[in-house]
Amino acid sequence: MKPSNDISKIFLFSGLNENELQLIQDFSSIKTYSKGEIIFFDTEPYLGFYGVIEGLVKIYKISKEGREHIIHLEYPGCTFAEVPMFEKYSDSRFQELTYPANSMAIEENTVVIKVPVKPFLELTNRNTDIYLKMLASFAKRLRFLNTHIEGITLDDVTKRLSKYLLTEIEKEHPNRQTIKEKQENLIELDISKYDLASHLGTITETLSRVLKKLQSEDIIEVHGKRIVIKNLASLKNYIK
Amino acid sequence: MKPSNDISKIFLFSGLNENELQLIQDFSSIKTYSKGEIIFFDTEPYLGFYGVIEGLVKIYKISKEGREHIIHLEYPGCTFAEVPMFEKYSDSRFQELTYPANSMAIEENTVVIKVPVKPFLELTNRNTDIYLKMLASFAKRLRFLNTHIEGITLDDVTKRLSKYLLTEIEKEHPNRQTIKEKQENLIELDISKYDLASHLGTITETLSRVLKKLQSEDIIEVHGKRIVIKNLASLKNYIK
DNA sequence: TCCGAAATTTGACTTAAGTCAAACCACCTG
DNA sequence: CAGGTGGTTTGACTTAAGTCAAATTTCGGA
Repeated sequence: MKPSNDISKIFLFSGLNENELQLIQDFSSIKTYSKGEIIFFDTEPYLGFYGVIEGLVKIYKISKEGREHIIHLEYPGCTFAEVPMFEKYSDSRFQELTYPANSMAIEENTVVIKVPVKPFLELTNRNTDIYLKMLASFAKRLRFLNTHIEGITLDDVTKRLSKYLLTEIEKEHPNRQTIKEKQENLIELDISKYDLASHLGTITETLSRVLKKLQSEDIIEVHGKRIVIKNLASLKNYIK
Repeated sequence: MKPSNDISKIFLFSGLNENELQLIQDFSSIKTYSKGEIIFFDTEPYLGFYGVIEGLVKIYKISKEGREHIIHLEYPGCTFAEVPMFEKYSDSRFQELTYPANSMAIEENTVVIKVPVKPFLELTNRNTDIYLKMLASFAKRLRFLNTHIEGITLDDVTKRLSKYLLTEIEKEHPNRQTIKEKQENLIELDISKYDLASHLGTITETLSRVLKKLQSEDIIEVHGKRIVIKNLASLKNYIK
């Protein structure tokens, strides 16, 4: 299996020409990570931002007691760890910048490009397309985090899981008219149940229990990572 | 008390000239809100972003049961509700945009400018200073939300409060060398205890109890909104 | 195919913090 | 100054979900 190095897939770079893409590739580094391999820790000095070419990356925090919370997941086409690039612009006190969170590959053969800041900013200086694309990415993530915070502070775990499952169904059906309430919808989780629980702000035991509850109510049917939504209307009732 | 309408205080506008500032003021509206007055709800269609000229604004979510969570607070100089401005750039499915959260003035005479998107984007089209300032603001808020999520998912309430108090001390002493561990530091809360609890992801009863606990350990002394930090080292121990 | 390790489920128990209600305090207005 | 209202504190009780441990299942490699 030959790792991909096609960086044109990355949204941020989608408006750049072949020459610019080649330049970025020249001063950047593309690396393949195994499942479970750390990309960076939040204690490390900031060197550059990343883009996902293949695979899946979790952005997470760890507590002193070893508890974990996954803040967001990044898919192919997405960039992450861009925040520090712009922090010196607003912070009058210069201090060494660090990554905002930890980052780990959660799929085998996760291919990631690491883009050092300085040459990138020089190459894209005054490039409003890049700025707007970054603003769009930041806006999207801010909206997501807003919703995420709402969930973990104001929803119980059943509601959080139900919202997650409904979002997954929508991903499979971008056009809402193809979702039928009366028919079964199949979801194949693309992350482990451990990671799902971590992302939902809970632990595997609780996730297991809530899945079982929904199954006992004949709303869903769980087969490992495959979840059949048998009663969409009832699931929707849990998010009201 | 004559309300201020000096929009040059707003960081985003700080690089604009007098003519541009006047143009913005002409197509925008400046309004004074009373304490407790709603600026917008998250169900409303998006019309424009806001800047705080005077006062204090909370950005919050409400649950069906009436519970509230304050996601962030906005002070004079800050802008908020900019996110939807950039969402159409990344979202291929057009749908009506809404505000990402609710917004309320939490000080009397809160003066706010509401900037409609379209004329603003036309005026600042290709203005890389504006883009970079917005990127800086977004970056700052993303860093803040990362930390905020870490707190509410991985810290107990005592740790959250301790971190908050320490942050407040740092605000009073931007230069860290002026903070003395052996001397008393005084904090004057600029928000109600209800809002502080809501922001810390808890309720007033719990906040009260944790404040009392820290007081019983002689770490702090509480006089309404004035909190004397008597033992900074012990307070720091709670955040390790 | 089988075995071992890791992931997940299940059960029992505990706990941080939320709910509810009442008492108390602070502030503002007449 | 007094009274009323809203904010806050306190006490008793409850609960959602976390901790811990063991049982079961799944998955990957030999």
